[in-house]
Formats: sequence, C-alpha cells, structure tokens
Amino acid sequence: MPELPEVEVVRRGLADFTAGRTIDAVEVLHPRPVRRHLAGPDDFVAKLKGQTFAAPARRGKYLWLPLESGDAVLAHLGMSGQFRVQPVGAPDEKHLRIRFRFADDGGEVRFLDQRMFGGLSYSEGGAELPEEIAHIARDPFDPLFDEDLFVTALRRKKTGLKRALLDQTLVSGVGNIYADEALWRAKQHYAKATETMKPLQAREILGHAKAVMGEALAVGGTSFDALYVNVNGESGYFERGLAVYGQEDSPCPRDGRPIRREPFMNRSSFRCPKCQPVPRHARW
DNA sequence: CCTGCCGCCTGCGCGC
DNA sequence: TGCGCGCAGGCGGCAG
Repeated sequence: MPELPEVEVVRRGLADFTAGRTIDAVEVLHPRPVRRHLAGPDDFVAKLKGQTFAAPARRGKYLWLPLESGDAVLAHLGMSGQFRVQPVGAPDEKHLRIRFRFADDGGEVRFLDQRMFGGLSYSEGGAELPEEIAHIARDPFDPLFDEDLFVTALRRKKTGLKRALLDQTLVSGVGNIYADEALWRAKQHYAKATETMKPLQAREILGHAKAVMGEALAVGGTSFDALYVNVNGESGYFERGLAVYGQEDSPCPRDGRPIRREPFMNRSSFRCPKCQPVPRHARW
C-alpha cells in the first residue's frame, strides 16, 4: 500500500507487534525483496537473530524498524508490499516473502509482496534515520518539514507540477493518487510549469496535498483491492473521498464535467477539463 | 549538474 | 476458452 497515508497505517499497526519484541528467527522465502542487502539473504537473517525491535518510524513512503542495537530494518512497500500479523502456524500466503518469528508466544510478522518492487534491507546505524534514505525529503507531517525550502526548490525546478509533487526529494509521501487529488483541489493542471508558479501557489498545492493525505489517513487510507490493507488485512475507506483519481467519465464534484484520464509518466493522470485546464506555461 | 525515460515483477480484466 | 495487451498507490539507474 504505497502512499504516505497507507504507509503510516502500516507503521501504526506494526508498532503494536514489533516494539519491544525479540526476534527468534527470520526466514527469507524469496531473495528478491532483500536484494538491497548486498551481503545476501543468509547474512540478513544472521544479523537479525536475537535482536530486539524499538518503535517503528517513517519518512514519506519509507518506514523502518529500529533495533535496540542502533541498526534498523528499512522497508519500502513498492507497489504491492504488505506487512501482516499472523498467528504462528497460519498458512503461508501466496506472496509471503519474509517471515519474522519472535522469542515470545505472540504472532509472526510477515512481509508479503506480489510484484516485489518493494523490499527490506538491514541498515547499519540506521535507527535514527537510515543513510539509504538521506536523499528523501521530509514529509508534510514531519514537524521539521521546511515549507520555505519546498517552495524555493519547487520554483527552481524546470518541470511540470505533478512531476515535482512526485519527486521525493522535494516533498516525500505523495504518489499518483494524492498528487491528482491535490491538483484537483488546487485547480491546477499537472503540466503547470513549476518555475512560473508564485510562492503562494506553491504553498497552496502543498497545503492541499497535506490535507488530502490527512483525511485519507483518518479513514485508514485508500484500498481499491486486497493489495492495500493494514497489518490485520483490513481495507481503508478513502476511495469514497476521491474526487478524480480512478473516476474517468464520472462528473467532477465541482462542475459536473466528465473527468478525463490521460497517459502520464507511463501511468495515468485524472483531471477535470474545466477546472484544471491546460495552462499557458506548460511542461509535459 | 538536471531532467525524464526505462526496467524491474506479477496478476487481473478486457477485447478479439 | 485462450491469448495477448494494457494497466496497476513505486523507485533507482542511467542516458542525454
């Protein structure tokens, strides 16, 4: 489940089942999700045995499970990654990739991933902030997020507005759904040239991105299908809050015009042709 | 430097 | 029914 609200739902869910627990054994059922651990799956497993988790953390779409040793397990869900909590002995899921067993009597923590774009890695000294994600900008919910820095960086870019929103080095956590929703709320077109944006407009789009992600988080995130569920396998309810994403041909909630789907960056963008017209200064 | 495109994977639904 | 195609909440690496 990939954007900030969905990842935060997972982080909160994991907190109850990882913090303070000691790992008895880790099992890697498919090597691909640990490909970022260059020393290999066996080393990944060996390093984790006997270690104790602290409270999970998140920046943007990345989350990590700090260890009391000062290291961490860094995780990214990619397009289809999930963490699930299951009783010991529950049947293996089809896409089960990594299993954590604990020294106590409690349940297992499992990492599932159909497409395996996501994965886990062992971050040396990464408890505070893994160096692997030092290039990822703070997200809008981070108390230290610097709005002025975002505005400056956005306006310095020579690109289109949606590309910039998806650029995790400017602001993290925003993906295809919430970028489209923020653009709709701000009445902006995805190709709006960032260098022509006024500081106030930059601030406004950021505010909308934060607001829509906050609303989604409050109802458990967006779940179109069974790939996007929390650690207990439950869906979120924000799909009904979406104004444009996935709403091709249905009426714009503001003016009733049919929403358009357009190919963009090898995927899709949804917009209202009336309230989000093609801007004078566009970068595709 | 910066920008943007491609490849990485599996599975599902659709049209033929 | 079967098959091929397009499509899916992502990102890193690399070409230009």
